[in-house]
Amino acid sequence: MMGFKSNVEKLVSKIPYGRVMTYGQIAALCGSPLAARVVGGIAHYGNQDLPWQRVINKRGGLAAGYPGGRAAQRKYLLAEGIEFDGNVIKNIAEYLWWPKDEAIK
DNA sequence: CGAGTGACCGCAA
DNA sequence: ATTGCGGCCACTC
Repeated sequence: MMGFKSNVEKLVSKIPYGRVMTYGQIAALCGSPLAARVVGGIAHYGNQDLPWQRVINKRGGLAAGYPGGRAAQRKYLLAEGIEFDGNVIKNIAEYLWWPKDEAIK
Protein backbone atom coordinates (compact mmCIF):
# COMPACT_ATOMS: atom_id res chain seq x y z
CA MET A 1 0.00 0.00 0.00
CA MET A 2 1.59 3.23 -1.14
CA GLY A 3 -0.34 6.09 0.33
CA PHE A 4 0.66 9.64 0.93
CA LYS A 5 1.92 8.63 4.34
CA SER A 6 4.23 5.94 3.00
CA ASN A 7 5.75 8.44 0.58
CA VAL A 8 6.33 10.99 3.29
CA GLU A 9 7.91 8.54 5.68
CA LYS A 10 10.18 7.16 2.98
CA LEU A 11 11.26 10.64 2.07
CA VAL A 12 11.89 11.79 5.62
CA SER A 13 13.95 8.69 6.30
CA LYS A 14 16.27 9.78 3.49
CA ILE A 15 17.06 13.29 4.66
CA PRO A 16 20.84 13.26 5.21
CA TYR A 17 22.55 14.24 8.44
CA GLY A 18 22.97 17.98 8.76
CA ARG A 19 20.30 18.77 6.15
CA VAL A 20 16.64 19.80 6.44
CA MET A 21 13.41 19.82 4.44
CA THR A 22 10.22 21.85 4.82
CA TYR A 23 6.73 20.46 5.29
CA GLY A 24 5.53 22.04 2.08
CA GLN A 25 8.46 20.71 0.11
CA ILE A 26 7.83 17.18 1.31
CA ALA A 27 4.12 17.43 0.57
CA ALA A 28 4.83 18.66 -2.96
CA LEU A 29 7.27 15.85 -3.65
CA CYS A 30 4.67 13.35 -2.50
CA GLY A 31 2.13 14.67 -4.96
CA SER A 32 0.04 17.05 -2.86
CA PRO A 33 1.55 20.56 -2.71
CA LEU A 34 -1.28 21.77 -0.46
CA ALA A 35 -0.94 19.02 2.07
CA ALA A 36 1.89 20.44 4.13
CA ARG A 37 -0.40 20.19 7.10
CA VAL A 38 -0.83 16.50 6.54
CA VAL A 39 2.90 16.04 6.78
CA GLY A 40 2.68 17.57 10.23
CA GLY A 41 -0.05 15.10 11.09
CA ILE A 42 2.10 12.20 9.98
CA ALA A 43 4.97 13.54 12.01
CA HIS A 44 2.69 13.47 15.01
CA TYR A 45 0.91 10.14 14.50
CA GLY A 46 3.37 8.28 12.31
CA ASN A 47 6.66 6.46 12.76
CA GLN A 48 8.60 8.17 15.53
CA ASP A 49 11.90 6.53 14.60
CA LEU A 50 12.30 8.89 11.66
CA PRO A 51 14.48 12.05 11.82
CA TRP A 52 11.60 14.48 12.25
CA GLN A 53 14.00 17.02 13.75
CA ARG A 54 15.16 17.67 10.19
CA VAL A 55 11.65 18.69 9.12
CA ILE A 56 10.96 22.40 9.57
CA ASN A 57 8.55 25.05 8.35
CA LYS A 58 9.25 27.28 5.42
CA ARG A 59 10.31 30.34 7.40
CA GLY A 60 13.12 28.29 8.89
CA GLY A 61 11.25 28.04 12.15
CA LEU A 62 10.87 24.94 14.27
CA ALA A 63 7.86 22.68 14.64
CA ALA A 64 5.39 23.82 17.27
CA GLY A 65 4.54 20.40 18.65
CA TYR A 66 7.90 18.70 18.60
CA PRO A 67 8.28 16.41 21.64
CA GLY A 68 10.17 18.40 24.23
CA GLY A 69 9.38 21.64 22.43
CA ARG A 70 11.27 23.85 20.01
CA ALA A 71 14.27 23.97 22.30
CA ALA A 72 14.69 20.21 22.02
CA GLN A 73 14.49 20.26 18.25
CA ARG A 74 16.92 23.16 18.05
CA LYS A 75 19.38 21.24 20.16
CA TYR A 76 19.34 18.27 17.80
CA LEU A 77 19.88 20.45 14.76
CA LEU A 78 22.66 22.39 16.45
CA ALA A 79 24.33 19.06 17.10
CA GLU A 80 24.20 18.42 13.35
CA GLY A 81 26.05 21.63 12.66
CA ILE A 82 23.07 23.82 11.75
CA GLU A 83 23.27 27.43 12.95
CA PHE A 84 20.35 29.30 14.48
CA ASP A 85 19.26 32.83 15.01
CA GLY A 86 16.91 32.39 17.94
CA ASN A 87 14.33 29.79 16.88
CA VAL A 88 14.98 30.37 13.20
CA ILE A 89 17.63 28.74 11.03
CA LYS A 90 20.13 31.35 9.92
CA ASN A 91 20.67 30.46 6.28
CA ILE A 92 18.04 27.92 5.36
CA ALA A 93 19.06 27.62 1.74
CA GLU A 94 22.42 26.37 2.88
CA TYR A 95 20.94 23.36 4.66
CA LEU A 96 17.83 22.68 2.62
CA TRP A 97 18.02 19.30 0.97
CA TRP A 98 16.42 18.39 -2.34
CA PRO A 99 16.25 14.64 -3.01
CA LYS A 100 17.28 13.07 -6.28
CA ASP A 101 14.56 11.53 -8.41
CA GLU A 102 15.59 8.04 -7.39
CA ALA A 103 15.01 8.87 -3.76
CA ILE A 104 11.42 9.87 -4.35
CA LYS A 105 10.23 6.56 -5.70
C1' DC B 1 -19.25 5.95 10.23
C1' DG B 2 -19.25 11.45 10.57
C1' DA B 3 -17.09 15.25 12.41
C1' DG B 4 -13.28 17.41 14.32
C1' DT B 5 -8.35 18.32 14.61
C1' DG B 6 -3.44 18.96 13.40
C1' DA B 7 4.47 19.43 14.24
C1' DC B 8 1.76 23.82 7.60
C1' DC B 9 1.48 27.16 3.59
C1' DG B 10 -0.03 31.01 0.89
C1' DC B 11 -3.04 34.52 -0.14
C1' DA B 12 -6.38 38.25 1.34
C1' DA B 13 -7.78 42.10 4.34
C1' DA C 1 3.54 43.40 10.63
C1' DT C 2 -0.72 40.65 12.26
C1' DT C 3 -5.14 38.05 11.58
C1' DG C 4 -8.15 34.97 9.22
C1' DC C 5 -9.37 31.28 6.16
C1' DG C 6 -9.26 27.44 2.63
C1' DG C 7 -6.90 23.35 1.22
C1' DC C 8 -4.95 18.70 1.60
C1' DC C 9 -4.65 13.44 4.16
C1' DA C 10 -4.56 10.60 8.19
C1' DC C 11 -5.94 9.86 12.61
C1' DT C 12 -8.93 10.22 16.91
C1' DC C 13 -13.24 10.23 19.31
